[in-house]
Parts: sequence; C-alpha cells; structure tokens
Amino acid sequence: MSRAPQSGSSSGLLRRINTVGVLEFAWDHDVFTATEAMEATGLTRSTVISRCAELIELGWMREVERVPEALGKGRPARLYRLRADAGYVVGVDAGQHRVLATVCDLRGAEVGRQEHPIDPEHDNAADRLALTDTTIEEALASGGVDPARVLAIAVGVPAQTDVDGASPPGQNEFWARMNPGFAAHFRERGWHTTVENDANLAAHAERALGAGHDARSFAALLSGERFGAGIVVDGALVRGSYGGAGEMRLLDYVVGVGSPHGIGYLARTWGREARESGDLPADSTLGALAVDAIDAPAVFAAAADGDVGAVAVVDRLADRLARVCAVIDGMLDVDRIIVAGGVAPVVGDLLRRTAVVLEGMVHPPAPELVASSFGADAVIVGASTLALDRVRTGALDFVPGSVEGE
Amino acid sequence: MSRAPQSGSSSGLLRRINTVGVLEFAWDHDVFTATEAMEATGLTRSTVISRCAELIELGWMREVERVPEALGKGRPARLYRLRADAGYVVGVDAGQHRVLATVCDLRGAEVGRQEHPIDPEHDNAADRLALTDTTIEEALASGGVDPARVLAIAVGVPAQTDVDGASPPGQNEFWARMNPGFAAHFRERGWHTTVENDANLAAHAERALGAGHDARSFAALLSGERFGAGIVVDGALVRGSYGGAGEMRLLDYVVGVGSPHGIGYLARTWGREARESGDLPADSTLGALAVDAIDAPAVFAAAADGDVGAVAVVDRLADRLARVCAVIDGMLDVDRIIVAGGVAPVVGDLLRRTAVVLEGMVHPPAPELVASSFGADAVIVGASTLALDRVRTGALDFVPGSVEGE
DNA sequence: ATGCTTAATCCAAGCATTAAATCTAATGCT
DNA sequence: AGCATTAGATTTAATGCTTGGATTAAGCAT
Repeated sequence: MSRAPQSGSSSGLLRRINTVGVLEFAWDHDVFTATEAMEATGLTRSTVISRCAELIELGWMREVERVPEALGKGRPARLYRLRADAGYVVGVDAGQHRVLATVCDLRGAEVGRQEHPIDPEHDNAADRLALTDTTIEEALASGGVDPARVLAIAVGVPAQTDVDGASPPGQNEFWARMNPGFAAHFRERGWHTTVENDANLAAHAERALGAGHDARSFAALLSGERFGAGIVVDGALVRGSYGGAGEMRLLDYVVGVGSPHGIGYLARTWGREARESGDLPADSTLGALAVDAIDAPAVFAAAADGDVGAVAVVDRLADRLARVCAVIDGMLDVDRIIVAGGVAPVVGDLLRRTAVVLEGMVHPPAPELVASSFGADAVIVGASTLALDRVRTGALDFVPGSVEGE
Repeated sequence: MSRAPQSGSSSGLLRRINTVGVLEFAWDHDVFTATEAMEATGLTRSTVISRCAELIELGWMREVERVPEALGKGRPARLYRLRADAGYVVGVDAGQHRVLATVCDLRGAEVGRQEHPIDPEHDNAADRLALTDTTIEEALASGGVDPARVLAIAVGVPAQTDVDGASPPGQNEFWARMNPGFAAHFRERGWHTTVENDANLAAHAERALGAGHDARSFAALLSGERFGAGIVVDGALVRGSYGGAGEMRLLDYVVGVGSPHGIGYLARTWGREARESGDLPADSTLGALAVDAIDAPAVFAAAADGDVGAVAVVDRLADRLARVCAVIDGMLDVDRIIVAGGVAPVVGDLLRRTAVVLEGMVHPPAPELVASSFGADAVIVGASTLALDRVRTGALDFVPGSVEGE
C-alpha cells in the first residue's frame, strides 16, 4: 500500500505551468499577497498558496514578515517576495579594447563590476580567455558572490555568432580571437551560457530597459568605430543563422555611404581633416585644438559652439547617417532607430539634423531617431538583461543557490 | 446532490493541451493508430483514445474502418484520420491585374478555383471588393463547398498591411484601392481573416511547401514588375508594424540599382531597347521579333539560344540582381534567396550568372540562389497555406462544419 | 468583549490522467 | 477445430491537482 510511483496528470505538467505562472507574477512585482497573485493568475487561493510553498521550498521565493505598522481592516495577508539573491547572472562585454564584467541579482540590480583593458597589439585568444576569467572572478569577488551561485552568463563579442554561441571559423581570424570559445568554456563551469554579437545585445538592452521598450520594431544602431545594428521586429530579435543580421556589410553598396565606418570614426577623422586643412576661421574652436585632441565629443561640442568647420562635419554626418537609417527602414520598416554606443550621449543635435534629411528619404512615417540612454554600457546592460531573461524563461530548470545564507 | 458546477483542473487546461497535441499529430499524419499517437504525444493509450473520442465528437476527426486485407499479427488497431472536409479555407490573390481565389480542404488540397481579370484603367475600391466576392463565390461553387463551412480566409494584396490587415490610409491612394477594407469585410462573414502583403505570402508558401522548408532564414524575392521581398529569419516572418519589411524602397539608394524595377520589367525594357538600337547582328533571335512581342521569357529564351543582345541583357540583369541580393544578405544574413513570381520558371540561367557575381560581393558563405517552383501561384499558395496555418494553430477555437455530410 | 472584515486553512468533490489487470480480435501452429 | 501468441482495446482503481465552500485566524473598530 501507499507510495505507488505514479505520476498522474501528465507528469505534473499542469502543476508546473501554474508554478511558472506564479513565479512569473512574482518576478515583476515586489512583495505581493496571495490575493494579488490569484487575480493575476486566475487560480484559487489554495492553489496559489500551494504553488508559493513549492517555490519557497525550491528557493525561488521567500515569505516576508509583515512590518508591524501595516494597515488595512481584515486579517493581514501573508507577504511573498522573489528572492533576488536566489542566484546571480554575469554579463560580459568582451570588446576589442577592454573586457567588462558585471554581476547582477535576479532583480537586475548590479552588485559587482570589474574592467580590464586589452592591448590590441598583444592580443591572442588564450590570453583573452584568461583575462575574461580573471575579470569575472574579480567582479564576483567585488560583489561578494560565490561563483557557485551564478546561474547564467551572457557574453557580448564583436563578432558574429551562431545559435550555440560559436563564431563561424576559418574565414575570419578576428572572430576567432574575439570569441575564443567562450560558449564551451563557460558551459563547462555549469553556467547557462549565451554568446551574442554586441549590437544584438545593445538591442536587447533597449528592448528591455531602454528606448525600445514601447516599440514593436526598432533598430539599435551601434555607431562608434563601425556601424552595426541589432534589429528587433515584432518584438523578436532578428539575428540570422550566424548572427549576421544587422552587420551592415551592405553599406559598401549604398550611395553616399560606401563604408561601414561609424559616427565616432567619421567625426574624428573629418574633424581632424578640417583642422589640418587650414581653412578654419581664426576664432574656430576646432582650430584651437591639437589634432590628436580632436575626437567625436570634441567635434560635437565645437559644433554646438557654432564652430563653422565642426558644423560642416555634423551636416556631413547627418547626411551619411540619414542614408544608413533610410536603408534600415527601407528594408525593415522599423518604428524607431536608437543610436547607441559611446557616442550616444553627444549625438542629440546630430539626430535632429539627421531627422530632417531622413524625412525626405523614406516613405512616411519616418522612423523616430533617438539616442540611447546607456552610453558605453549598452552592451553590458544587454548582456545581463539577456542572461536574466534566460533564467526567467527557464526558471524551473535552474536550481537556485543554497538557501543557507539566511 | 451531484452536478456541482465545478470546473476542476484549471478549467480543463490540461485536457485542452492534450487534445491539441493529438490533433497536431493527426494533422501531419494520414491515418494513424492510437499506438502511434501514444508514442508521439507521450500519453497513455486511455488518454489518447479519450482525446480522439472528443475530437471525433467535435468533428475534427473520424474513425476509419480497416480495409479487410489489412495485416499484422495481433488485434488490429482502430484507425483514425483527420477529417480533411471538416472545414475549408479560402485563399485570395488580389493582384493589380487579376483576382484569383482558391478553396482548399484542411489537408491543403485545392478543391475549387476561380479567376477574373481587372482592368487597371477602370479599377476602384468598390468594384474590386465586389469582384473579389464574386470570384470567391464562384470558386466555392466550383468545389461544391458551402460558404458556411469556410473557416478562414487569407488575402494577398500588393500593399502594406498592419497586423489587423488594414493598409495605412492617406498617404497612398493605391493601397486603399488594392486593399478596399478586405479585413473588415470578411470578418463580418464570420471568417477568420488575414490580409497580408503579397511578397510576405510568397514567403509563407516557400516556407511551408517550397524551397524555404529546410532553411532557417531566407528571402522570397518577388521579381516581376517591382522587387519585393518576404523575409523569414529564424523561422519567423519579419513583417514590421505596417508590413513594410522587405518593401525594398531602399533600392533607390543602392549603387548600380537605383530603382525598384523587377526582373520582368527590366528584361522586357532592356530587351526592347536592344531590339530598337539596331546594333543586333543579322542572325539575332531577338532582332527577328516584333518589339511588342519581346517580354521577359522571350529575352531569356533568346539568351539561352546564344543571342548576343539577349546575353548582354542577362549579364546586366545578373549584375543588378546580385546587388539586390547582396543588400538583402548584408542586412539579414539569409541562407537562401528564392526568386519568385511569374518569371521564376525562366530565370535558371540568370541565377547561375548572378551567383558568380554575388560570390564576390558578400562575406562567405553567399546565400544560395534558387528559383521558386510555384511560378505565378506563389501568392495564392501562400494565402491558402497561411489561412490553413491559422486554423491549425487555433483549431479548438474553430467550430468545424456540420458533420451531417457523412 | 463583540462584531466586522479579510486571509488562511481545511476538506469533500470532481476532473483528468496513469498503471495494471482484463478483455477482444486477429494470426499461425498443431 | 483447438489453442497459443500477439497486440490493441477496455475497464478499474489509484493518484495528483484543482476547485469551492466551510471553518478558523488575525487584526481593527466600536
């Protein structure tokens, strides 16, 4: 008698569905009562409470004791809350010139961070992998997080990646160096691993937390040294089998563009050209700078200052950028284009000029042009966001960290 | 006592899931046994049989009696089969010059078809809507299908459409004529209605039944009078908020292209130009034709014949098409580009030449170039495929036709 | 203390599924 | 013909999970 090993009800499928439903609700609310969860999930009180009990058992949630001076009339409700420290995710921006790692809790709050420069002259796959490991280790230590409690990691690389996170080999030495087997390496540690192109991660960041959160379709245009776009259409990231969607190699064939150079590169280069041409008026802000001191922010600052040479550069950039945007919109009909990357904080004026040019180039309505609010952090924010997303989506497949902590 | 109105088990959610699972299985198998369904769904025999009973009750399936000379050793299995005639879907290709409607059963077999030309000179929204109704009525009659048994309809239009099937108003008189409120009109009849851009439907056709069935990412390039692409990336159609993805307005800005004209238009125009230039040698196939008789098939035929002038046109087309493909691939990293539309049957040689040019224009691997096997039927096949897909996806929300038939 | 209000808990009822035993229909061998 | 063999169909009891109502618990106001 008793203990017959029977699974019943399709091996607990329904139970699982409801558990996930309650956890989902917990994820986007802070503390909550059973009654609130009932309304959101459509389940009975008994069921909600039993699901909560299971989630507490599993370590995903915790019951939080009421603050004494609570209020209300009837019997006070028990309060539940997602355990933000049930696990952590690591985000990595493994860029060409530096490796940056952050550690976030399940609520997305950053609890640790570390960064190391990489000298492109002495860069190789093995060192890059080792330095990334070190950076992560230190970021974890800075947040006091035990590596065993990491559930997932996402790594952004300036390379194409396939769905498994590998970069197509052979044809591109650079990719092999930028993505030295990250996917296999971290999976070996038992972490759920995603390796993704940096522009695609920027798009993830914008979708979840930035200017893309209210747009069905948009492009996040990474615009530093080279253009690269992360494209979200109908709420889904468009990546392609090898993650090459949005790589913008096609700019070579666009009239008035012809190269993949980005805003940062062009502003600097054209700004220096103007400085060296000697045609600048005597009172030019740009003319007063050393050539080496001229970079994109300097040029935009000078233009804001009314400097004729810098204004000319910005106008030229506006035309160029408008064409890039016209191509993206013409192919994908996006509602919004978000200019991201290190230059994002200084392109406000450029975007206003670009919008005017763009208006004449596309079928109305023209896509809205906005600057990302993440600045140089777009990729790392996207990485942690994506890692977190993976945990959320497959939550019950993860085992949250040991609960002994408290 | 008894009969307490209790819903239990989350209002039959699990039951519904399993019912759908069995129906799914039925949909892509012909006759099948309970045992087969058990293996596919992971359910028990009892459950499968009870789900089948419900599906038969609902009218989706039917039990088919064994043919006497069956075989095997043990007790012969009961056989089930999807009722292909449980309902019908209507596909419509409402093109600029003609309206074509087909009626298909649930297995996708065409059971009725009707077509009417439209004179673009005397075209207006009201007449177009009325003619479409007539065409559908006649197509239904030709297949002996009672309109009440239609479950869904999909209409392809040469216009952009939003997710509800409406074309953005105002800015484009042409669209309002091409899509005279189809969505609202057919929904009023109680049919599940989808109105979609023609190139997007071609992509649906290729994905489900054509050259796209084994590609994760591809573009169906409708190439008659104007280029238009239906884009599938990672298995999902990329359409944009207003269905404008793949509209290829960006061709205006591509070096060596500059206009949206398609292969059909260009082959005809350039072929006539060559004919009129008078530079053709005496034995030219093209030169022997009347100017009015020169169209795309004629040009391709002449080129296959070795006609110098026609070969020159094909070479020029190859260069142009390669640039179009390079732009699509550069933006979306597709595995394959499928040239569709009326010209598809004759572009084999052109594609071979194009592939050579394209090889030098894109990052390897270059997308594979293939001709659609649907010819002028790409849009209508896509329409019925899509309508069928909608029925399949939401099957239990539909009420199949009356069963009294047999 | 006595209600009043709102949650939590308990419990019987019921649905849907599974597992195991039993039944049924065919084949093939003797 | 009789009987074992095979394999699917049915039946039955057990199980898991959810529901809905009854009961109890916890605060607050009077």
